[in-house]
Amino acid sequence: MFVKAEWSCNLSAKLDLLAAFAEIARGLGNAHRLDLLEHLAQGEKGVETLAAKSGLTVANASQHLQALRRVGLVVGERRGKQVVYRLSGDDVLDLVAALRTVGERHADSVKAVVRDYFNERDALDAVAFQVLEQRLRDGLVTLLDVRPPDEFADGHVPGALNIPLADLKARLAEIPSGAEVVAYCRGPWCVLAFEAVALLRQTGRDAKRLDGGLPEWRRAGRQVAGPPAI
Amino acid sequence: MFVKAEWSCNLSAKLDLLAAFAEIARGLGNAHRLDLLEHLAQGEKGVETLAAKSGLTVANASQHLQALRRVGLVVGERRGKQVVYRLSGDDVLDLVAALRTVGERHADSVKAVVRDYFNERDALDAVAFQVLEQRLRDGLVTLLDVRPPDEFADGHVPGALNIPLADLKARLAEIPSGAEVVAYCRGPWCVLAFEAVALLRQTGRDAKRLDGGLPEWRRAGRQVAGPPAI
DNA sequence: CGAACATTCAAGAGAGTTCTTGAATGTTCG
DNA sequence: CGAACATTCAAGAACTCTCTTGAATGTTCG
Repeated sequence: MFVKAEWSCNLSAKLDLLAAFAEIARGLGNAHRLDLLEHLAQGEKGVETLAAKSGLTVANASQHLQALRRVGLVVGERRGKQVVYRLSGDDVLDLVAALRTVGERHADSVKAVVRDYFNERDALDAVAFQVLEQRLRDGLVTLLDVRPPDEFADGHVPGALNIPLADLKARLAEIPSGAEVVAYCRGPWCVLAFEAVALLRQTGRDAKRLDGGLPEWRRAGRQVAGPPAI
Repeated sequence: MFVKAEWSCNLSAKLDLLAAFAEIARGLGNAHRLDLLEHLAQGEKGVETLAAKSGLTVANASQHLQALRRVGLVVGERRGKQVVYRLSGDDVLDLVAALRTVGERHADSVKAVVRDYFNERDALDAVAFQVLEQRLRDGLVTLLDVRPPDEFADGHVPGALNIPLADLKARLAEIPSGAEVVAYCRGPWCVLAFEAVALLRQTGRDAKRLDGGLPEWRRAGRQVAGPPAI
């Protein structure tokens, strides 16, 4: 079969444009950078904080942040001695969410990781925002924020109880017994909530993950308690 | 400032998961692959067709398609002698759309390309689907599909007139005079419609781009004429 | 000003990506 | 079966990405 070439027209304009979009995609094309974006989705942060939270050296985190800034996914602002980074807009959250949707639906590698590391039932058995709100109103549920206290302080779902995952074992007594527990953390794939649910179930509690973390809650236009608004 | 490391928990699970998503992002991270996705958004196609349409060698196109298939963005199916590829789902269109949104809003490089190659006014001055539908009903507008005939045959907006960009100069007489002309092609950034509008304006017509191509029209749940539905 | 601090720059080793070329595989048709 | 066809594989050159290390830059505070 012979097919005539059809790219007679302004090919370089098109390729330049697509190359610009491709550059943005490559900005997302690294696990550490996706991790940094998840942390930045909780709120703006300095380089050293981000490096510590994502387990990178400061120099390396700085380079990744500059890569993200170069393609416009984050913006950095000098504030005194520090440079504070934040997401450049809500559309970045939408982009990462779209990436996750495709990944969940299609990529075998994602399915394999979920199967290997998480209980597959836990992954599917997440509570939607609307359901949570209904049960919170009815007092049927304890909402647990398992992120570190600094992120909790920067903003959290109203009514949530903050017990970081690291302390959860020691502070089980603080969780009212009887009611169902719903845990959330940084996002739909943040491991903190997965592990919290696993631990709570081991101790005989009725625990579920919230389907989405604080950034998704905020993005859905819900009220956020605690911080000065962005 | 000293920040305690916080990644005590199941770090590798998280990084594996993020790496899987990053791999998908890298799948989008190449201009030729984005081009291939745009062509596939028009409808399923064989390797040789795609290679011709995007100006790649067959071997190279095959490799890019396999890269896309590896990360689950497209699926390929052997059909007799040919292997026919198609997008793996509508969420892929949503992902590319999200990428475009971020690019348009944030990336300087995108703005630079638009400024250099296109008339900035043309880029902004696009007609929304709803506006088009209203004017089509009122008979105030001629809708022009400037894609090659094979893609038109695979599906087009009902009522559109097909004049490929390459033939447009020679076939100007076929376009009813008086009415405004709205041109569309493969997507919001497909150059065909940009160039058609530029050409039509040079000849004194009142021409505008449609804000989105056939894939976006289809994705918005509108009726598509011509083909067997996907 | 000089010390302390937060971040960035620069260079280099190692790994991954992309394109080209030519050969190999799998499918159909005479 | 063998020829023709469509696609994929394999290998290599050029290029880009990532992480590490140590030095350089810019900012504040005493």
